[in-house]
Amino acid sequence: MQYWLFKSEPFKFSWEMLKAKGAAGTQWDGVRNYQARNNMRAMQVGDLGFFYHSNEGLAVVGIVEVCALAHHDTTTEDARWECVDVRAFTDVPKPVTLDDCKVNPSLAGMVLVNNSRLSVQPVKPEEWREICRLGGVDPAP
DNA sequence: GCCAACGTTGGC
DNA sequence: GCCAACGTTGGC
Repeated sequence: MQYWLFKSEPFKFSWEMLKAKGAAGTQWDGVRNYQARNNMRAMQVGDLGFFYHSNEGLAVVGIVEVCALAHHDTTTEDARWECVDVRAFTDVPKPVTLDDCKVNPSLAGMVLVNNSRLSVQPVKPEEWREICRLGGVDPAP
């Protein structure tokens, strides 16, 4: 079981929109970056990830579950690009902001803080637990 | 809206 | 294989 973080601009695809997709979830399409794609290739069904609102909000607002392994991204003809499917897993009752991560010594090393342009990134177990704690979520399964 | 940081492209 | 030019992302 590994942990991840998915970024999305809320006016393009928000947490509310993912929740509206229900248990079937949706493909995390549109990623055109090799590092981000490779992270998705490494994902297993059942892996959990934070859902982060970029540009507006700048906070972790939800937790998603990977529900399908990486497969071709149907929004492009280009066979290089793949994506996983994700579905909403649970809300983060108290959204954890980018500022919260920056000022917290145990989170200051996060990819989110140090490589702001990577849209799908790994999260360390200790970072996962800390953000769950701050967000008021049971770090769970 | 600006701009820094980063990734990609393409000429050589 | 290098690197300048360009495009995109995302915080501010």
